[in-house]
Amino acid sequence: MDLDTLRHSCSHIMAQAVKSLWPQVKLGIGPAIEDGFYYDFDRQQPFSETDLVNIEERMRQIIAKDAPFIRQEISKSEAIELFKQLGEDYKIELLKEIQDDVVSIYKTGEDFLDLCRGPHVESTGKIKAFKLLSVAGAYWHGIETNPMLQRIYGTCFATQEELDAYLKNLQEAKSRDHRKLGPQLEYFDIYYDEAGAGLVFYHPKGAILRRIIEDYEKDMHLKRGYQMVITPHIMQAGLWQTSGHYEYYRENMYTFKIEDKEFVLKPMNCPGHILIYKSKIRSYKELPLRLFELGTVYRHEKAGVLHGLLRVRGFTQDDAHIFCLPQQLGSEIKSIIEFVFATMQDFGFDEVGIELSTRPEKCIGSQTDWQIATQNLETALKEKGLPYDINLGEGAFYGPKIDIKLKDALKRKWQCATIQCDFALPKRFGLKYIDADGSEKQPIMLHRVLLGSLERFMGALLEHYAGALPLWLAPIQIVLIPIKEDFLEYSLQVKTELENAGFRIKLDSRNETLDKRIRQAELEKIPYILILGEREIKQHTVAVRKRGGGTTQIMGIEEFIGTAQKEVREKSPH
RNA sequence: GCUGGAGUAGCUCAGUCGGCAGAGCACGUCCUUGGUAAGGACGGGGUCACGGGUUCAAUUCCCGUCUCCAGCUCCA
Repeated sequence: MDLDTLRHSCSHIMAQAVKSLWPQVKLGIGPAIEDGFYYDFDRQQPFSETDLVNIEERMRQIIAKDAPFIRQEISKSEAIELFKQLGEDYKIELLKEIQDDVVSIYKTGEDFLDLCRGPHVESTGKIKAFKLLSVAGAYWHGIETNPMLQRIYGTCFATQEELDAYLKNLQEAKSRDHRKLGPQLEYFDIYYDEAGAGLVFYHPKGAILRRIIEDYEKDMHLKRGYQMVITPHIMQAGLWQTSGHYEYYRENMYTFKIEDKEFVLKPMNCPGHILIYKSKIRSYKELPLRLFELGTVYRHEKAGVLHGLLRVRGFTQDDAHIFCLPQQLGSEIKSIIEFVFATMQDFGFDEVGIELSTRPEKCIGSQTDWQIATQNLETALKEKGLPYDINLGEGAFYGPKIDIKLKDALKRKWQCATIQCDFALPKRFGLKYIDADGSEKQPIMLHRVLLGSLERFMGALLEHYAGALPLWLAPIQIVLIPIKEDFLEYSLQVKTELENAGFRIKLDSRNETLDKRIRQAELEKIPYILILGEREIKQHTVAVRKRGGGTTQIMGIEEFIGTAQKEVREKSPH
């Protein structure tokens, strides 16, 4: 059976339950969504937890009746009259937007009717497993100036087993939440009261992870023909007026005045890279020119949109701008896509979702420019044989874009990489190159990030691995636990050997029981625990316990170093 | 920014229908020297988010502010 139909029917049953409990409530819309369904209601009082329980109970009664879903077609004017009688103002509004003269309504038994395109299951009894999950505000039609309705979210599956599995998955996602794991494992924290919301503090372990990621990126960019640049964090306002940000991005920018000069804390890296491009006359022979920067930017995001590491006010992008000839556009886009895929794979993400966003209504640039840009992006995806969804009109105002979202272990999507084609900034800044025939021409500019922001990516990593990072990324790779204080000397010797082999080591010689120190190392999610006692000293070995319990292996130190190095090498491209 | 819920020790949370603030973990000292997920004893630690108001008395009730959470809107 079609899951969407099932869920849609379930949302009708929920609406019916709500109407029967509170007849004065007005209905919005109630579609199936990716993981379930919702229905919007207009009600003065907020729905409480108890309300949800009562609604569920009423829904079960409706399902038990096994009332049929009956489709009826009536004229639009009849429908408007009908919903007027019912006092369903929002439905009337919907009806007025419908072009056709005939509309369909669905009756559930004799008790409930709703404007609906359908389809539905035959009868309410077909719903076997559902659950109401949460209630939240939502603007009517998603428009901020419209009244806010109350949206009840729920989900529904063909079988109870599938529903249970889904709920378990939700629970699992909650336990992996990077906002919990991050501070718990001492990667980062956000000091909301003291420092401010959306501003991330990397603690030592987070800083090591960040350094590993940064080193990886620098190496890879240099290998692929990018040049590293570094640009200032503050620049004068005039530059942002030229770029258009001052006009179009003002509410997100931190600005300040010193000695009558206005400065902007950079929200983007593009203008800086453009200045470097413009610093001299460029020949077509220099293109494509690829400038890369781990650029830290600050954007004043509204308080309500901030979310852990996913949405912050200060973050570092692995940002590059590629200045190229029109005929280079295709190959550049393709090589960026390859770069993205290689990077994702190295970090352990095997699945991605690709979206192509096209020209929005409000945009700059000629129709032809847009066509060329969109075509190039699309051709690149086709030539790579990659499946993608199209988001009509979702592009940036200066150009179309490809978004590559990575999927984590729980199949959740994370917006990271984006490739944007831009004709506008080259124009605004008057960028040029001298072509083969000696004439001045305008380069095309590609904006692109691979990981997006290092903050967001770190959040994705933590959740993907549930905090148990692979060996090459783990800030502490190996913990040494001497059983007794007497074995400290041997431990220090092993520590030095491992450090010389390039590992990040922690020695836990605290006066705590062995069990307790093992437990804490496991909770810290350190990949390897080496236990050192009398036996190991005598044989010059280590007792190796791999993260997650399991059996302990006695190995010579050299042997352990060999296998661990191999593990790092396999996962890390260094 | 909008709607709703919430803010008590470093963390996880009890509690006070208005009358001296509680536990476990973590931290400190001491005992314990342990072979693969929590050894024991004692101890320190709080402007009950912040600012007003009501009251003999407010952590508790009321108002405002900040922040978080679930969404909406927006986005790397």
